[in-house]
Amino acid sequence: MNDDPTEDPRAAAIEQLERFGLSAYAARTFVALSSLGSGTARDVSQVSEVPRTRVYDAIDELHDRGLVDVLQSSPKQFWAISAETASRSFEHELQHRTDVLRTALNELEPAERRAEQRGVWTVDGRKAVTERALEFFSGAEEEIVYMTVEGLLTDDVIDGLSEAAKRGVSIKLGGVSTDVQERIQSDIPGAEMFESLWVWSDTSAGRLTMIDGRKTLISALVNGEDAAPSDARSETAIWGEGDKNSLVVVLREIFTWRLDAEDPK
Amino acid sequence: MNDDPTEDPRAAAIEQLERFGLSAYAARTFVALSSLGSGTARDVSQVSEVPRTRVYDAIDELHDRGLVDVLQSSPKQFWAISAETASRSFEHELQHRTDVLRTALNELEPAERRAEQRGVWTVDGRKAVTERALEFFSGAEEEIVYMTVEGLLTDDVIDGLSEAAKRGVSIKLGGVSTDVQERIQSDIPGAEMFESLWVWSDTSAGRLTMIDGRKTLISALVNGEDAAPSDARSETAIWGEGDKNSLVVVLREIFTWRLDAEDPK
DNA sequence: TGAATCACTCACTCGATTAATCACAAAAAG
DNA sequence: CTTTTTGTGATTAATCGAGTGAGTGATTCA
Repeated sequence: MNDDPTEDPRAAAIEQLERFGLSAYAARTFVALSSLGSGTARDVSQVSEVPRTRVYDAIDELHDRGLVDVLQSSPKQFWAISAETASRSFEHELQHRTDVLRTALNELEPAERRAEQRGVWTVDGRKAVTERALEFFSGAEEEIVYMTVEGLLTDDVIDGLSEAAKRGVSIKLGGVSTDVQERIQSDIPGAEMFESLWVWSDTSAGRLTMIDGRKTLISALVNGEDAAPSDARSETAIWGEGDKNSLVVVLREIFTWRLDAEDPK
Repeated sequence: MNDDPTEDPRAAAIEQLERFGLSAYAARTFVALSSLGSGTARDVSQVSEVPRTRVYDAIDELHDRGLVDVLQSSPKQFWAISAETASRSFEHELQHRTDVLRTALNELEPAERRAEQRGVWTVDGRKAVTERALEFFSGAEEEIVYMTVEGLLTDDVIDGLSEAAKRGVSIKLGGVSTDVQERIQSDIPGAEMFESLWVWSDTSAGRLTMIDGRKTLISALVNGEDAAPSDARSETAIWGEGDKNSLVVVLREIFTWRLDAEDPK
C-alpha cells in the first residue's frame, strides 16, 4: 500500500480510486486526465498506459460518475473535474454510504449484547486494541484503571479517559513517567496516578486496563510474523467481561491488592 | 442497489460492506454475527448461508480488520463489534483515504487548468450537473445569471449563490415563482429577479446559467433510456467556456439583449 | 478525388480472483 | 470406543476484468 501521497501521487491516487470502486482502467484514466487537464483518448493512453481502445469504456464509467465531461467532436476530448471537486464528490458518497451501513447495522443489532462472558477474547492490531479500550471506557460507570507503557498513551486514549472522567468516573493511571504526568493532570483533572505494579519496562509489555472491576483487557507488543526487527511492533490483546470471568477475577485480585497497599483508605 | 437500509437491513449492510472492500463471505459473516451478537462457526453458517468451512477464512479477514474478536476454545466463538463502533471504524478509514486521494490529486493537478475552451462539453445526471453549476458559481467574480425550473433550485444551489453573493457577485435569478421569491430574497439579499425569457414551463426545460459572460451551462430534463414514464427524470447538460466559445457567444447575445430590455439602465 | 491515416466500436481471449465443494485429521460428545 | 462435530487444507468452478485484435467510419493530406 502507498500511504504517502506526496511520494508517488500517481500510484496513491490510482490505488484509492480503485478501492473506491473504479476499474483499473478508469482509475488510471482519471489520474491521467487530472494531470493533463483535458485531452484526447490518445493523450490519455500515452500517459496512463491504458490501451487506447479501452480509454472509451473508462471514460464512460467516469462520465456516469460525473467525474469526466466529454466534448463530442472528432477526436473526442475529455475533461476531468478538479481535484477538489472530485474529492468532495467521493467524500459525500462515502459519507452517505457509511450512514446507510450504520442504520442498517443498528437495525439488525440485537437489543441486548452479551451480559456475561465466559472465556477470553483476542484482538490483534494496535488500532483494533485501542478501539476496544475506548469502547470499554465509554461503558465505564465508576472506575477505570489504566496501566500502560509510554507509547500507548496516545491522544485518543487520553480523550477517552477525559470523557469518562467528565461523567464522574474515577481514573487511576499507572506507568506514566513523571514528566508526562503534568500534562495528564491538566487533561484529566481527577486522574490519580500510581507507580507501575511491576517491572513494566519489560520489552513486550503493552497495556492493562480494568473497568468497574468487571471488564479487563491486557495486551503485549509483538513483532509480526515477518521477523523484521524494526520498531514496527504490533499489539495483541485479550479481554474478558463479567464478574465471574476468569481473567477478570485474577486481575481484580491483583489490582485491588496493590492499589489498596499503595493507597490505604 | 438497496438504498433504504430500513427496508432490508441485511441486504443493505452486506452490500455496503462488500463495496467497502470485504469479500462476500466476510460481509455476510459480519452481518450474521452482528445480529447474533456472538456465536460459533455453525451458528454463523446457518443464518448467513455461508458454507461452514469458509466461515473461518471470513472470520480471519474480519479479525484482521478488527471487526471481530475470537474466543480460542472448541468450538471457537466469534464476537462482532458493535454497530456504532464498526461504523465509526469505516468512517475513519474512509475519511483518511479520501484525504490521501485529495492530496494526491492536488499534487498532480497542473497549475493552470483550461483558460479558453472551444466546443461544448456534456455532463449527465442531476448530481453531476448541479456539481458543475456550483463549481462555476464558486469561480464567479462579477455576475451570475441563473434561470431554472422550480425543481432545480435546490438548497445547495441557493447556498452556492448566496456564497457568491457574499463575495460581491451580483445575482440575477429567473424562472422563480412569486411565492418562492420571498424566501430567496432573505437567503440571497442582493438577488435580482427577472421573468422567464421564454415559455420556460416547457416540459423538458432544465436550467441555464451564465457566469461573468464567459461561462455558460444549459440543461434539459430527459427520461432515461428505460422509458419509464415516472417522474424519475434525469438531467443532461452542455457547457462552454471562454469569450469566443460558440455557446457562450450565443447565450450572451440572448441574455444581454433580454436583460437590457427588461432592466434598462 | 483518392489514398492513407486515425478514431472509435465491438467481439473475443486469457488470466486472476473468489466463491463453492470436497476430503481429511483432530477433537468432543455420548 | 464409536460417532458426531470442528477446524484445516486442497481442489474445482465460475465470474470478472484486463488486454488484444478486427473491422468500420471519419478525417486528413497528397
